[in-house]
Formats: sequence, C-alpha cells, structure tokens
Amino acid sequence: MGTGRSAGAPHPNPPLRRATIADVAREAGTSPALVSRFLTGNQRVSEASAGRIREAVDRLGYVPSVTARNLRLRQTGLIALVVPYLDNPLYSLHATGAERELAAAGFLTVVCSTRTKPDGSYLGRSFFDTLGAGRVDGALIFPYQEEVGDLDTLRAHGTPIVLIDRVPMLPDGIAPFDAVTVDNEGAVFDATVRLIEDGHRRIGIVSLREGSLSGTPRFRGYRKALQAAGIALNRDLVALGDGSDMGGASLFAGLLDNGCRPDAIVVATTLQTRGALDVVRRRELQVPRDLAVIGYRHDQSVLWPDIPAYRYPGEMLGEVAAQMLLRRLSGKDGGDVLSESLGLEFVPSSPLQMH
Amino acid sequence: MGTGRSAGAPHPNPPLRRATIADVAREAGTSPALVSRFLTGNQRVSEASAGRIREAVDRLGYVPSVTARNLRLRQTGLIALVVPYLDNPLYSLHATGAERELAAAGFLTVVCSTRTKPDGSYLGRSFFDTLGAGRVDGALIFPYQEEVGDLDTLRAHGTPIVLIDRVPMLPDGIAPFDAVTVDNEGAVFDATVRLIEDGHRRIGIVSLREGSLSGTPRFRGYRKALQAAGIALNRDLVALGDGSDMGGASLFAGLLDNGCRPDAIVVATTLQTRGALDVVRRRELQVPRDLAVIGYRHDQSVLWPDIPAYRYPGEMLGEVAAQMLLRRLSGKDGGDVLSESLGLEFVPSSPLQMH
DNA sequence: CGAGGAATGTAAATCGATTGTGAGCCGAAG
DNA sequence: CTTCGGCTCACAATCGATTTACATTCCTCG
Repeated sequence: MGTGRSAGAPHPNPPLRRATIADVAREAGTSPALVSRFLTGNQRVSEASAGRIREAVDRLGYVPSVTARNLRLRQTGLIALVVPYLDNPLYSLHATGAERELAAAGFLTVVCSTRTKPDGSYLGRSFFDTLGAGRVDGALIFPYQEEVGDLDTLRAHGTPIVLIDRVPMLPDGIAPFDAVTVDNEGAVFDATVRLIEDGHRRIGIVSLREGSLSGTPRFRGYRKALQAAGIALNRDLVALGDGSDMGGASLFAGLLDNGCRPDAIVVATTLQTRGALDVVRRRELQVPRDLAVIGYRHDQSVLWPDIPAYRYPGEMLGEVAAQMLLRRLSGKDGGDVLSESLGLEFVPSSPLQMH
Repeated sequence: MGTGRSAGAPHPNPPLRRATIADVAREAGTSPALVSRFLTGNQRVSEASAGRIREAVDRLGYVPSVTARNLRLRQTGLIALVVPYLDNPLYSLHATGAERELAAAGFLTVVCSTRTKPDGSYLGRSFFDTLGAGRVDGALIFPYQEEVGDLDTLRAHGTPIVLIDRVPMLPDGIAPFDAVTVDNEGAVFDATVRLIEDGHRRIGIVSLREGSLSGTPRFRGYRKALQAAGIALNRDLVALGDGSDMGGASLFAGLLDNGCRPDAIVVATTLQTRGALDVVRRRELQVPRDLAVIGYRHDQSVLWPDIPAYRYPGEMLGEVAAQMLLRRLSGKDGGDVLSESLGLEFVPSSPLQMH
C-alpha cells in the first residue's frame, strides 16, 4: 500500500490569506491555545499575555474564522426561517421579528421559501434535506400541510424546530413540536359576538376552507359565537375558500349575491379582507350602514374603507418563536413541548388616518 | 516545556454522532478519499467501488458535513442580503427574487436588516464586521448613505458585493461596486412627459429630498421633462421630503393647499403614492377629473383610486442582482465593474380589477 | 514476456479553531 | 530545605471533508 511521504494540499484558493490564530500566537509569542482562551474568555489569562495578544490581534487585523469554529463546536450559528414565500407582508413580518431576536443572540437568519417555483407549488423535501444536514442549528417553520412529512425528516436529524402560526396534524395525532400559534378561533368568535351585540343576526363569514390548518379554528369560533347567542347556522352565509385577495373578493361578492342577504360579514384573513374591501369600494357600499364588516389586518395593511379589524401579530409571532427556539437551544428547557398562543388585538379603526 | 502525551478533546458535544466520511469508507471497504471523490464527482471511480460506496452511504444514512466542507474549501455557501428592514414590501420583493436565484445555485440567503433597532436607527458597522469575517461568500446590499463607509470595510475583506437599487457616492467619486439600479430618472421623466402630453401645465411632484441617493435622479427626470417642453420650474409645485406613506400624504396635501393649484401631480415612490391616495380618498377628489395623478407601485400594492403608475421591478431587481453576484463568484468576469439598469414598466391601471 | 501508460486507490497533510491533560513556576507551609 | 497547591501556559488531538502526491493494478503493445 502507498506510503505518501509528503502530501497535503497547499492552497486550494490562495488569494489573500487572512491571519489565523496561529499567526496571532506567533506574533504574541505564545500558543494558539492561549489566544483562543483569551478570545473566548473561557479561561483566565495573565494580564501580560492578554496585552500582547490584544496587540497582536489588531496589528494583524485578526478575525477568527467562523467556519473553523463551527466545525470544532459542531454548530453553525444559523437559524432557518422557512415560509411559503416572502412576498407576502405576513411572512416578512415574521421574518422581521425573528431576525431581530436572532441577530441579538448572535445568530444569522437564513430564509427559505418553499414555494418559489413559478407556479407556486411546493419545492419538495430536497429542501429540508439540505437543512437537515447540520446546515442550521434550528428552524422556525411556517408549516403547510405538504411539509408535514418532511418536518419529521428534519426532526430526525435532531434539529430543534419551532412552528409558527399553526401546528399541523400528524397522521398519528398531535405533533410534538414547539409552537407559537395565533388565537384565530378567539378572534373570529370575538368578532362575531361583537356583531351580534350590535344587533346583527344575519352574519356571514368569509374564511378559509374548513379542514385546512387555518380554516378549522376560525370557523369554530364563528360557530360557537352563533351557538352562544342561539342563532342557527345558515350555510348560505358561509363562504369558505381560497385565501388570496382575489379569493376573498369573490367569496365576499358571492355572499352578497347568493340571496342570503347578510347584514354583517366577518372576513377572517388579511388577504381576503383586502379583496372584500375591493368589492365594497367597487359597489360603493356604505359600511357599516349598508353592511357591517369586520376584517383581519396586519401592521402594513391600509384598510379602505376603514373597517374595524383584528390585528394579526406577525412581527411578535416571529419574535416569540425566535425566543422560544433560543431557549430550546440553550438547553434550559426540559423535554416537554413548549407552546404559546398569541391573541389578536381588536383595532376599531386604522391608524393611518391623521392628516 | 510540556510534553502532553495523550491529550485531545473527546467530544465537546456528544449527542447523536452522525456518520462521517470515514465511517462510509470503512463500511465500503475503501478510503475516505475515494468516497469524497465519488461524492463530489471530482474523479472517476470504478463501477465496483461506486456501488459499494453508494450502498454504504444509504445504509449509514450519511450526509456530508457542510461545515467541514466549507472549512476545507474556504467558503460558506452563504450570501447576505442586506436591507434596511424587511417589513416593507419593497425589500421583501428583493428578497424573493434574490432567494429564488441563489437557492437554485445552491446558496443559502442570509437576511440582515440594518435598521432593526426600535427607533429605526442604523445598527452600525459591527454588523458588517461579522459579515466580513468570511461569514458569507458574497453580499447583496441595498445601501443607505450611512452604510457607505462600512461597505468599504466589507470590500477590504474581499467579499464580492452587488448593490441593489442605487449606488452611493463615495467621498472620492464613484464607488467601483457592481450594481443593479433602477431607472428612476427615466420613469419620472416619462410620467411628466405623459402629463404634459395630456395638456397639463401646472405639474407638481412629490418625491424624496434632493441630494439623497434616490431623490436626485427623480427630480432630474422631472426637471428635464419640463425643460424639454419649455415649461418653467415652479418651486411651489415641488414637494420633496420624507419617503414614508405619512410623508407622502402630507407632502401631497401640502401641494393641494399651498395655493399653487396643480392640475397634475407625479408621486415618485410607492409609499408616498400610498399616502397621496389616502389624501385623495379622504378629500373625495375625482382623479383624473379634478387632478391627474401618476404614481409608483410594486406588485403588492393596491391602488385605490386606480391611478396609472410605474411599476418598481422589485423582484427582478433581486433576481438580476443575484445573477450578477453569482457570475462574479464564478470568476468568469474580469476586473471591470458590472452594472445594469432596470426600467419601470408603465401600468395604466391596477391589475386587481376584475370581478 | 517486459515496458509503458492509463485507470484506481491510499496515506497523509490541510483548512483554523477549541480543549483535555499535564508541565513549569511561584510562593507558602511544614 | 523540601513539598504542596494554585496559576499560567503549551502540546497535541480533534472536528470532517478535500486533495496532492504517490503506489498499485491492469491492459495493451512491441
């Protein structure tokens, strides 16, 4: 068998060689170990050495190699933020909140859109594979139904995960994932109750398909509120479907046109609210005179006409999820699943109203 | 001096040890080198070995360590996307476009908001320091004036950079950075010309402060169009200032109220357009009957009332910038600065109009 | 049958930082 | 004067993959 006397790769990529910890050690007349200890603060170093090292460091302009550090420490300093796509204010709000927290803790945020294909279809698990390969230290995930199986892939790799907004059903019951959710049931319940208290009886709802991750709780809130008030559920007043603004517009228009004559409508997502308001404007309806409407909104949405709405706490969602993940990474928490639910604030009227 | 017979750190973080390339080699009865060669495809491997390696790989569920690979190859597979903040549709559009391209090329996108402090002030260069530390292979940067000095810090580290949207002036002239910019001058020029052709003479403009990175070209477009038509510049018709929607609203309202009686107004940013339209609605102006307005928009903005506007190519901006960076990383390009300017498409009316 | 060359394979050095183990040195205690 | 304990510090192993420089085969051809 071969003996290979003097082999080794000299310089695969020799451009400007940055100073290494060894250079610093040499410059300071000490050993790499000591430099490392001084820099990380993991061990006391005599004032004399400390001074010499400090000097050497800025004489050489030394900056430690994060990659080398990562290899040794078996970590990456990266957190993945997995969302369907970023060009929706909702998700960029998540990103904003999460990134702020993570950056403060010294982590970089990697964004991963799972639906960037032109037709908006799912990218597939290849995606989670790259993430699972020790590529990131943890992940914040806004789950879609399709991702469920792949989530398990990731977890099998031991990557800590926090779910954002909703928690999907796994075939075998509830998924034991940490999660920060939103109390959509509560908001829709509250909205419906408000309308009832205002004297409305024929209350319609525009929301997401029942059975979908986000649709079910919303519809449940609606149903419970009616029930509590002793109002019978009228299927004609229920318009569930596509969550886009287009979808919201046609569902809303459908309610106005199918002869059920609602005197109030709850629109249960931000995009659908946008679409619904478009219909309101186009038909020149007077709200709330002709029809009372309560919608959903986030901080970036401009509501016109200016209807009351429940504010989706997007940024805080990202923030809280990040904090939860950081806690988990610190290993402070036991084995029990963490979970938190955020409420939606009722905003009587939109804030961009003063001039 | 010490002799240290048997030292070494056993396992700083011993949880579930993933299979390494050495394990695969052992399992396949060959050497790590060969496995590496097979996996990277850098060298032909006999069909026999290939088969055994393939088998070993999936028997062990081996996934290469990206970190180790990165250390050896002196790279990170990471591209930073530096924007002021993400909770503005504009920037999330950049992110969308960039991320799609980068992901396709096997890079992860790291988002870095430079203005996440509660008061929206600049995070400071500490930020660029972490990036410069070989933390990323390249960066896409949406530059603000304040970042200019720090940009140089980054470049000194040798990190390839592509600027998005605008290129800042450096104290010593033009910055030799690759960049993808937007032809704002052209758009505003075009808008003004359109209004002139429609017979308007008292044409106002709402835009950003002159002298600011983005304000100057816009105002220049406006000025040139007037000049070309032989119309004198009336300072009363010029409202430059804050770029937020609030700012746009008050600048726009100012033009209506300062006695200059404009019969048309160009609003030169997306946010300001949003604010201006808010004023239009509030005062129940009929556009374009009472006043002609041409604005800016991006794919996510809903314009109401429905005025013509120039579409800011946010997503494409991110896309093109990413492609440019990838080209630069591939080393194909020479030393000359790359530069590309994207036009703004004129949209006579907003697309979300059918139902 | 032996030389020459292509095809495959292997050992070991390397990327750059972290850390267990023990060596050297000092002053204090016996 | 010896010994012990406490501080500093240095050595070398390690994280896991890549790659150079050889070593081995295996053919083919003179």
